[in-house]
Amino acid sequence: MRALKSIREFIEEGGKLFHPGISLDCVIFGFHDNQLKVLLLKMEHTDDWALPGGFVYKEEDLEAAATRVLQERTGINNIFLQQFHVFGNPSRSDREYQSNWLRKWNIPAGKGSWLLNRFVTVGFYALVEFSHVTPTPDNISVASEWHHLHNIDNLFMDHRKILDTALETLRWQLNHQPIGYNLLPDKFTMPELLTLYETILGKKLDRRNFRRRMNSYGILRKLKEKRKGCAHKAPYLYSFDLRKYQKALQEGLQGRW
Amino acid sequence: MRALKSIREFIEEGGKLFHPGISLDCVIFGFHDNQLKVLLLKMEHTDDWALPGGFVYKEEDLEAAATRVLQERTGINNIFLQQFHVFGNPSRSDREYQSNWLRKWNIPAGKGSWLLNRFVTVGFYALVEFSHVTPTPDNISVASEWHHLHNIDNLFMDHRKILDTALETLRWQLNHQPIGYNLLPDKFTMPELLTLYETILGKKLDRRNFRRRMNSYGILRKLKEKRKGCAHKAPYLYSFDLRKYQKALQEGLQGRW
DNA sequence: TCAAAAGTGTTTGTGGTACACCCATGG
DNA sequence: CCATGGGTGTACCACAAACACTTTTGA
Repeated sequence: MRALKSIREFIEEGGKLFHPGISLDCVIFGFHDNQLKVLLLKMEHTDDWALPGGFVYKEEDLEAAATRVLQERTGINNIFLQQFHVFGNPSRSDREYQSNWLRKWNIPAGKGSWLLNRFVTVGFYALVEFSHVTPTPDNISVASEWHHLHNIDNLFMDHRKILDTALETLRWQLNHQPIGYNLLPDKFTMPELLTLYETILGKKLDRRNFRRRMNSYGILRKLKEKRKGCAHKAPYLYSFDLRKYQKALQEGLQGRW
Repeated sequence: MRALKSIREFIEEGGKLFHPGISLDCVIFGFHDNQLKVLLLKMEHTDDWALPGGFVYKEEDLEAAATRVLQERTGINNIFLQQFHVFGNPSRSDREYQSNWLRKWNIPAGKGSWLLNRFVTVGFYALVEFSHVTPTPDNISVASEWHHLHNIDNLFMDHRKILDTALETLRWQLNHQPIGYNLLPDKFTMPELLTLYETILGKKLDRRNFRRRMNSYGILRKLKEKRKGCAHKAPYLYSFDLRKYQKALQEGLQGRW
């Protein structure tokens, strides 16, 4: 498996190197400033933004391809990553855009024609710790930035739908698996965890009942330190008990919010 | 979109007609004789059985392709059908088998070569009413039969894994969405519904608590008739309240077993 | 010293679990 | 008339929801 250096090489050689007809798109969630963020790539010559995506090499595992894309766009290796849906509508591809794009690069008709085909795309969603990410655009985009979840416009093709489906899946997961390890720093406070949940769910929760529920899962370790510097009473710091966290991930939590 | 009549045509023209690199496989669940069944196709010249599968036409929607395959293999139109996972391991394809198979049909190297490629397959699972199904083999298999879920051997390639994953998903769904409308006849008894649940979950449930729980969902209509002919006390018949059933399908049930 | 946020505790009601009991039917 | 399975009801306990109170901090 070789790296593709230039755009031109990507376009001209892609047809030989990639598994045909399939792409993948990643919805990368991060949490910062008490807000849920999504990593998006700015496309050239338009106001459109796109989800980080990519193709699968001919002998590459699908999940490995997603991991690779995530690594390239964020710099992070061990990422929580999960496929959630396949988008296989034939009209999802924007072939006019694609052919314009090829024209712009003066690619001979034959070479880049693989890009003109319809693609079935597999949607993945990832949870990452905001501060560990180095947003990096790919070779066909001009910028990579975090966007506030509720402030996203002009998404490319059907990426709006992919994003919405990912969010739905994330909310679903909240009821059945522990969430937080991948989104929060190593040490965090109970109110911060609460805010994370409230942000994902889009509604207020009772902080006291939330605390009890969280504790009952047995995946938290209360530390002796407190968060300093903030106004008002200093909250205790917590960390996840990774052994129990992993176990809960596999077995599921059961419960509802 | 045209029908492919013969195997030869399928092999020789498939490369032009189908979306490349993608296939789909269906796990079709039925319920009969108080047992959970899966529809399998017998392959030629081996003891192997395979999940009903197929390919996606170039301009065909993915879900539509799955619906089409289901229709062809069962004769049923309105089927509960849901994608549950993409299997994208490059080593999942059995290329030796495939090339032997091509040799057997004396297909010139070029024509059938699309079949020698790796395929990423999308797994769908379906719930069907057993008695409505007419098992029909496809043009590359010799028989189509229902198999008892716990009595399945010799599955082709990674179809064992696909089946297991489907069952896992079905059990998962049981906790969050109503099940039964697609698996049971229009009129059924509470003990029958109970047995269905027990079969899927693989464990015994308390019939009295089960009844209460089911009633609390509000998706059942108790009829005035009773099932006759069986020994012992005659049980009441029920049917699903479709409006409320559909609503519960969308909104989810919440709860655990 | 006061507002705002964090930590701890209490009450109440719903619903899950584990049962006991009666009813109907065929042998 | 009795074994077997179907239908109805109840006691108990856990847990979730709603809410009150105390503690700590910075301005």
